[in-house]
Amino acid sequence: MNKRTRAVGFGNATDADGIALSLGQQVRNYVLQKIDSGEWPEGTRIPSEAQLVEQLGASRMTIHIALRDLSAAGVLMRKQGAGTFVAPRSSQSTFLELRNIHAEIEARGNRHTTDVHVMEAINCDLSLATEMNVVPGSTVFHSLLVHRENGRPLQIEDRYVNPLFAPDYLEQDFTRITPNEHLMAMGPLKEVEHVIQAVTADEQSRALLEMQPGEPLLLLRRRTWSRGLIATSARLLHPGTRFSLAGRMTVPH
Amino acid sequence: MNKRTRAVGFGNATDADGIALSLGQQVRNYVLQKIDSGEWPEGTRIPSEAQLVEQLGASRMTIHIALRDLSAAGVLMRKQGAGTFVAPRSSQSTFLELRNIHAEIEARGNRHTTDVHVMEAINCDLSLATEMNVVPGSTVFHSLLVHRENGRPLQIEDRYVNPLFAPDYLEQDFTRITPNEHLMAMGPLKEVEHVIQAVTADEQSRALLEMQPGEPLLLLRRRTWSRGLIATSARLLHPGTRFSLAGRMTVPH
DNA sequence: TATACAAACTTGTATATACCAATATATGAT
DNA sequence: ATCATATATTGGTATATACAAGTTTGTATA
Repeated sequence: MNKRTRAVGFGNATDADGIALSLGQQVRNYVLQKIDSGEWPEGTRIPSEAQLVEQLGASRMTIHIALRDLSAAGVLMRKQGAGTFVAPRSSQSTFLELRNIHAEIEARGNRHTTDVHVMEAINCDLSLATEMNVVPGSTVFHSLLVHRENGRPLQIEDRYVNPLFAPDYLEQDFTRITPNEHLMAMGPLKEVEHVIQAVTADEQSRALLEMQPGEPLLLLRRRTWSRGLIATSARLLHPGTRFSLAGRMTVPH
Repeated sequence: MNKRTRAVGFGNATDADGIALSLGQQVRNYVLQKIDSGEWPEGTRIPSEAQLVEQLGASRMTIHIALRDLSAAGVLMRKQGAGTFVAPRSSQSTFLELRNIHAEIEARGNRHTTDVHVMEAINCDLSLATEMNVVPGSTVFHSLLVHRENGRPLQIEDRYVNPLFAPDYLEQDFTRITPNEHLMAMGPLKEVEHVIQAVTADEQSRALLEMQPGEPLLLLRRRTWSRGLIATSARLLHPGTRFSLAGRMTVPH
C-alpha cells in the first residue's frame, strides 16, 4: 500500500484545484471541517490520537503532528493526560476587535441601528482601481452607511466591494444585516490589511457623525483578501473622543 | 545514554528557573539565540538539518520538527531543496508595526534622534498602580522622550516601567539606545495590549510635536507583560497628519 | 465514607528508517 | 562558452517504536 497517497477516512484527498493533499493536511482539514460545521463546538473534547488513528487510518505520529500544528495555530488546546479540546473562538484573532460592529454593540447591551446613505455600482477610476487591484473602469459596488449605538453615530462605513466576490451585494438590506456579515458568508478571508490614522473631520463626515468642528477622527482603512482577490476595501471613521480600538496578542516565541 | 536529558551541543539544558528543557526546546533556543545575538542576521542561510544533527547531537526528526515550529512562527523560512533562512523581522508580528521606532526610521533611510525630557522614579497613585498592576505607592520609573525623524518630531514616548523588570532603567542613555531596546534585553515579553485613539493635542503635546493648534493626534497606549508582571506601560503620541499605523495579518484557518 | 493506590488512558518527546520532491551543483557533450 | 543531463544536497512526509509524564478512573483498604 502506498503510504503517501492514501486518503484519510472518507475525506477528500485533493483540494479544490485537484492538488493532492498530504496526509497531515487531510487530518487538519478533517478537524477544521468538524469545527466549522458546528459538529464540534467550542470546548468539545475531540477524539483521542488513538481513536483518530483508527478512524482516519494515519499513524499516530502523523495525527499527533497535525493536532500539534492546530494547537500552535490556536484552533485546539491540548493537555497532557486530559485530551484535546476545541479552543474558544474568542482566543483566536484577538487582535484589533471591530470585526463585527453589530455584535460588539449588542455585547455592550446597547441598540445597533444603521442608516444607508449610498448603495451604488460605479466605474472605478485609476486610484480606486489600484486600491481594489482591478483594471481601471471596472464596475465595483459602493456603499456608505452610518452605524449608531443607542441612536448616536459611532461609525461611518464607506465600503467598496469586488462584484466577483459578492455579486448580490447591492440587493442586501443593510439595516438588517451588516455588510461584514454578508461578506463573511461569501467566502473565507485569507488576509487583512489595516492602516490607522488620526484625521480631522471633513464637513460631510462631521455632519454624519454629529460632531463639533475640530474634533479628531480615528480612520481605519481595511482591505481583505479572499480567493486571490481583494474582496473589499473599507474606510471606517470613528469619533476619536468616544471610540477606541483595542487588541491584545500573545507574542510568538 | 539517556535520550531525554542530554543537552544540545554547548547549550543549556535548563531554563532560568532550573526546569529541564526538552531537546526540541533546546534546539529552538539555540537558533533563536543565534538570531537574537545578531550572529545570524536576516536572510542568513542557517546550517542544514544534517549539519545541525552533527553539531547538536539530536536526531534529524527532532531538528526538523524544531525548525518546522520556528517556520510556522514566522522566525524562519524554509524552502525544499534550497535551505533554511532567517526570516525578515518585518514579516514577524506583522501586526501593528512600531516595535522599534529607531529601526523603522533608519529603514526609511532617515536619521533618528531622541530628546530626553524626563527621567525619574515616582511613587504611583491609585490610577497608575491599577494601570501597572502594582500596589499603590510603589516606586515606578518614568521617562518622557521625543523621537525625531530628520529633526522633525514624530513621537512622544511617555513610559512607565516596573523596577522589578528593569532595575537599571534610569541609568540608561536613551539618546543612544531606545527604551524599547533596553527593555527587550531585560527579558522576553509574553503579551502585548494596545489601545488606539484619536485625540486632540493638549498644549504640552502640541508644543513638543511642534504642531498647529487643533491638529489631531494618534494615541497608542501599549502595555507589555513579561515574567508574569506588567513590564511597562507607554503612551505613544503621533501627529495624525503625517503618521499612520499599518499592519497586515493572515487569518488563521 | 474517605483515602490510598493501581491501572488505564492521553498527550509529549525522541529516534531510526524510508522514501518523496525541489533545488543547486557538477559534469559532459556540443 | 552553452546547454542538457546526472548527481548531490536539502527539506517534506509518513511510519513504527519506545518511553516519559500528566490525568482520569477504578479498586481495594482503612
